[in-house]
Parts: sequence; structure tokens; C-alpha cells
Amino acid sequence: MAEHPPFAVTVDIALFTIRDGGLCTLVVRRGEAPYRGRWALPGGFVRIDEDLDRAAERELREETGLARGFHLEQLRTYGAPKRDPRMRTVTVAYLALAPGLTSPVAGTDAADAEWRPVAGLLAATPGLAFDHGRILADALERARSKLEYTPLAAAFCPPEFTIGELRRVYETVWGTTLDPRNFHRKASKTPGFLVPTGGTTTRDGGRPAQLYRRGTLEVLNPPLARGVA
Amino acid sequence: MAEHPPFAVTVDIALFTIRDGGLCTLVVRRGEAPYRGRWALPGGFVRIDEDLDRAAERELREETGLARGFHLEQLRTYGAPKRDPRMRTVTVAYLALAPGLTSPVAGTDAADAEWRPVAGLLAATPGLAFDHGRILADALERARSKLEYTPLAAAFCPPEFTIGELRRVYETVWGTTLDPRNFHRKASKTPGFLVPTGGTTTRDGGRPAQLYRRGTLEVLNPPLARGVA
DNA sequence: TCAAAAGTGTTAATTCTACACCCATGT
DNA sequence: ACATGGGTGTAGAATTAACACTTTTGA
Repeated sequence: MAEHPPFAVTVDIALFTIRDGGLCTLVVRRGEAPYRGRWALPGGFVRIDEDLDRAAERELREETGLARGFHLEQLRTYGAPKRDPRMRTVTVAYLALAPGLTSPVAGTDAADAEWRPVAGLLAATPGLAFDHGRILADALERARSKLEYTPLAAAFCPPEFTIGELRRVYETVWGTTLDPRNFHRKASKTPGFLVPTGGTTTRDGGRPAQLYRRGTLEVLNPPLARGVA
Repeated sequence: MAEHPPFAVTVDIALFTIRDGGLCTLVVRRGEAPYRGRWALPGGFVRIDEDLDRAAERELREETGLARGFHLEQLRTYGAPKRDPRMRTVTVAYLALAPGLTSPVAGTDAADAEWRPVAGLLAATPGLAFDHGRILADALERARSKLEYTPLAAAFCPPEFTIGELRRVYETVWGTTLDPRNFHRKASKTPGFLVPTGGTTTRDGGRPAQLYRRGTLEVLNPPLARGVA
């Protein structure tokens, strides 16, 4: 049993951000067959001497110009035999989150990259190229559930943010509305979740709000979904 | 950019069960270099026309003789460039859970397969072959956290089980002790979690206990960790 | 009759939810 | 002065945690 059939290994990235109050994903328009003209998730081949995470970082940088400040984690791997009609590929999908003010596009490959609302991408027919619709749906589900029990929502915010901004992240991703007062209490009273920077801002209007940075807490227990309304 | 370096793709399986009140993993002793004589997770190459999940199922069947009744889910993918000194491999790791009474071993490859306590495997030096120690640790963490918010603990039990048996699964995997009375209330009152079969058993000693099957519930909210002591 | 595990009841402490209400700013 | 979001207080409902107590079996 020393057969080891050759596979091509790629990484694909579902990168989310919040723009105009909606959850958006970076997609690239395919210029070649198969799926020519359709939207696809950014991605590419893993190099022969490259770790998977490193490959995902590189692709993300190539497509967006982003070098830091984003969250990147492995989502899952997709390897149906016919997922790419050209050859036998396995793709390791990644979930990435970035703050909103990201300059849309900058990279080399990214000539046709655009931010698109997630809901539209998932509902459209025909959908994304390859199995990218499935990947995007899985990524969305992962993002939603990780917001519940990790401090990951801050990855959608600039380095310093207000509790109100953080709340709007949850509301956007979950598609719910939360009680601002209970959310404020919960967020500010959970030890290790947020670190006050001392600064304030009025960029959201109204009374000046305290600015915070992400704390060191890794897991929220109880989950943030509770006690928030 | 039509380079696509060839990779070998494998699946490796961290299969957990509970034996003698302890959490155990199925490991195989390596008969060849590299890592000759060391324990490794069971696994093998993905076939050229085979889906990843299918490959994992096949390997599991080959190593254990188990055909059904186990839980199997993708864990994550490991692809460090030097993880196998012989060639460039990427392995898609799976987490599997099986009931305790599994006949130890039966398959073809599985000549040297054994159930070993997880704690010992993780603590031993030298550890498992390749990056399997890491995979095992990640699998354990996944199993622990999935017990919190899914009805997955039942995968460690026979088709019909008592609430006490289910509680001992949680206690074993989490390494904690739970209040039997609160656990009973929480488990039996959570809608959709358990379905009474009508039968009873005294196999655990004491007063006869109701038998249950897994319900249809997919996600526990609140998590079972809460309200249980 | 006793030990062992199942199963029910009860209570105090905590947390959750839903609001009323005040605060500090820009317009 | 007023609209807008920030932030605190509080009270009833629900949940959690701790433990007393009864039930039903096998030995």
C-alpha cells in the first residue's frame, strides 16, 4: 500500500467585513473557464514548501493588501472528487474577519475583487463557482457561532472601538437587535473582555463614548448571547 | 499561474471511546520507519476518486470493523511542509466517537491496534508519531467542547442508555463530577434531547432506571454544562 | 435489612430581561 | 432646546447550585 495519488491543494478564503451596516464578503470574478464570469472566493495553490496557514495569509495579503489586523482561522477542508472539473483538488477553506474601513482592493490577483453582501451571494442563482457557495455558508455559520462564545466580534472593529460599535457587529452578524443597555453592562462587566483605553469619541453621535481595545479573554463563559436581551 | 505541486492527501482518525471509566483512543503501532515502533492514529491515503468523509469512513471500518453507530466529523487539516519526512503530505483529521462495548479490533490493517488512555498518550515521551500528538490534543479539545452544546455524549453510549450512564460520559470526558440529581432534571426536561423508550434496566445497580434514546435536538441552548452543578 | 443508584422537591443565590431614567455631546 | 446615542439603576422572572428526601431494586 504505497500508492499516493497526486492531489492539488488549494486554500480558499471567506473574508467577511461590515460595510454600510451589512455583512459583506470579498469575491473575485472568474476570468476563465470553468465558471467563467461567476464570483468565487479568493484563493490559490499551496506552495510545495508552505504551511497551510501561511498559504492562506499569503493569499489574503495578495488579494487585499492587508498585512495585519485581521483574524484568520481554518474553517474546514473540501475534497469531493469532482469539485474542480479540471483536476483532483482538495481545498482548505479559511474564515477571515477584517475591520470595515479596509480599502476595497489592492493586490495583484485582485483586479476583479469586490465586496458583496453575503445574503445576496448565497441567494443568487447561479451561485458562486465550484463549491464556494457551500464554503461561504459554512463560514457564515462558523462566524455566527464563534461570536457567541469568543471575543471575535472585535475583529470587525478598528483597533479602538466603542461598545455601541461592538454591539452593532453582533446585530449585523446575527441579524437580531440587542438591548443597548444590557449589552453595555454585559460587555463592560465581563472581566478580560474589553480594556478601556481612556479615550472617548463622538463619531457615533450623541454622548461621547468610551473607547476600548480587545482584552485577553479567549472564551466567553457564559456566552455573550446571554444576558444581552 | 498554472503550477499545482503534487501533494499526498491522507485522513487520520482520532477515535474515542470510554473503557473502564476512562477516555481511550484507538492507536496503531507503526511497523516501519519513520517513527517505527511508535503509536500513531489510524489513517491512510485518500483514493483518487473518493470524497474525504468517505475515505475517513472507510479507514474507520478497516481499522475497527465498525460499520455504523459511530459519530464521525472532520476536525481540521494539518499540512506543515515537513510533517512527513518521506513526502509532502496533507492530512485531513477526523474526530470519531464510539460506544464502549466495541470489540477492540478486527480489521485488516489493525493487527497492532489498541485502545489506550488518552491522558497517557498525550503525556508520554516520546509521543505519538508525526504530528499525531497535536491532532489528538485538538480532537480532545473539540470533543470536550462539543459535549457542552450538542447531544453528542450519546455517541459514547449504546443505542439505549440511562441518564446515569450519560452523566458518567460527561464526567469522564470533562474530568469533573456532576450532581446526579440536577443532571437528571436537566437531561430529562430539555425538550428533544432524550426520548424515553419505555424500557428500564438495573445494569447500573440500584433502583431500575428508565432507558432513553437520542432525541432529534441538534444544539443545546443553554449548553448542558449549565444547570447541572 | 442494607447499600446503591434513580428520581423528586425545595430553597437561596445568581443571572436574565425589560424597562425607567439620567448624561453629555452636536446641531 | 432637542435629538442622539452612552451609560446606570432596579425589579420581576427565570435559571442555577446545593442539598434533603423518597423510591426501587439486588445482595
